[in-house]
Amino acid sequence: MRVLIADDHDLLRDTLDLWFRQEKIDVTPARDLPSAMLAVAGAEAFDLILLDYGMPGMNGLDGLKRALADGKGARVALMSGIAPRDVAEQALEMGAAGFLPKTLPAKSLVNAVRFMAMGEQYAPIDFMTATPEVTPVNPLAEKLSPREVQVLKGLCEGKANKEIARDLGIQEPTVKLHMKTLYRKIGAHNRTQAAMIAKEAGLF
Amino acid sequence: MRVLIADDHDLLRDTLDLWFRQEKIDVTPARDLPSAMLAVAGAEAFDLILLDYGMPGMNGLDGLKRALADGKGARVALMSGIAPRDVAEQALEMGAAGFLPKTLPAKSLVNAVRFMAMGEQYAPIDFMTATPEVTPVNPLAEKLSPREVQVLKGLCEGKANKEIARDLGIQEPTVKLHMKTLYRKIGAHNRTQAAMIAKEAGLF
DNA sequence: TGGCCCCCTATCCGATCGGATAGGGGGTCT
DNA sequence: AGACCCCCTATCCGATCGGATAGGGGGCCA
Repeated sequence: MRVLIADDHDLLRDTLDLWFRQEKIDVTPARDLPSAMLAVAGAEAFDLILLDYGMPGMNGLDGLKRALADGKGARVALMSGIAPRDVAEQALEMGAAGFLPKTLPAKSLVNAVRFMAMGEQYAPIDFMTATPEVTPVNPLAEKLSPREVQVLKGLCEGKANKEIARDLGIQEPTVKLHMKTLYRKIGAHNRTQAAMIAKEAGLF
Repeated sequence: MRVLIADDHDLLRDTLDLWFRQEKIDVTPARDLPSAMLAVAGAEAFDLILLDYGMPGMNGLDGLKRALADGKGARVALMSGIAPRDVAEQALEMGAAGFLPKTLPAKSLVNAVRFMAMGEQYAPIDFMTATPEVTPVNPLAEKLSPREVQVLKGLCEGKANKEIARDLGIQEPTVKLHMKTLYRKIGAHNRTQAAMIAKEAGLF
């Protein structure tokens, strides 16, 4: 089995290399997305490509998309130590073979790699079922600045601009500004539409 | 690898038996929980025990609990064609090795079994991330007159009073009147709250 | 027949909203 | 050092909303 590991953390890359070698898995390392794609282009197809979510060249899920497109049919999985749950979900929806938090024990990681190479989709249960209460980020919220999310939340509670301003400790004109910009970002024409869009997206 | 399959559907049991045999997995069948536990007690430890959620003797998750307690340390997974997501989550929290919907392709099922036997926890991503669509029935619409419901519907689509009036072929002041009365009826202070309440109630 | 409910229309007013415009301050990149 | 983004504040204006008030018309029922 041939696996490509792309991660800008040398230590992690070397550790995985070691583990996989013990498991008789052939490893090709890379330290960023461009060199990873070069390695893919310049060798016969890999069984699995492991991409670090945060390494140079990834630019969020764009890198995943490119790897899926140019991966010569190889299965592509995402690794991350910090990415929230919805990133994992999006990745899986986009066709990723799996999502590996870096909190995973090395042994489980090897198992997961074998599992994914068999054509299955992998994601750790506890990570995926973790309540998004702590990280309520979703595809919609990603386009908004933190402040705009707060304002949108107040809006969804039916508050007036003035109330929202008071609750956030800022002035009303500022709230109105955030409103205007977040309308544009989510494609709403008025506050009610904005609230419905947020609700529809499962936000709040 | 030794696996025990407990399911009261003969056809399914036989099918799994066949598949596992091809994969060089040793299968012991059972048609209900008591006989499954007998098989466990009367043989050396299994690598994995597959329990049907709906078979005789299970009594919901009690059967899982018993199997986990008396399974001689074997890993125990749940199978079901009908169980909702929360059952799967509970099972995993109780220490089940995994949850297998019967919609799973046989090949994936075999992979999952191997995966679980390696000590990992398995559940299909799409099944676990599917939102359990709860439909809280609404005593809300009953309190409103037909016209008010129509107006509320327009409101939920983010329309302005003027638009709603045009769509319904009435004048704007009338729409505003309906708005005011329906606010009172459903306990909203402004249109956004009204829209959220309607949405929350599952209307539209 | 009067009472009640729903539907419709209208005018007026203060509050709020939506948007434009014009600033200043801080942070992070290159 | 600029470029850029996010955050904050401010003023002005027209549009809209929320609500009060005052009507008219129809149907249903005791």
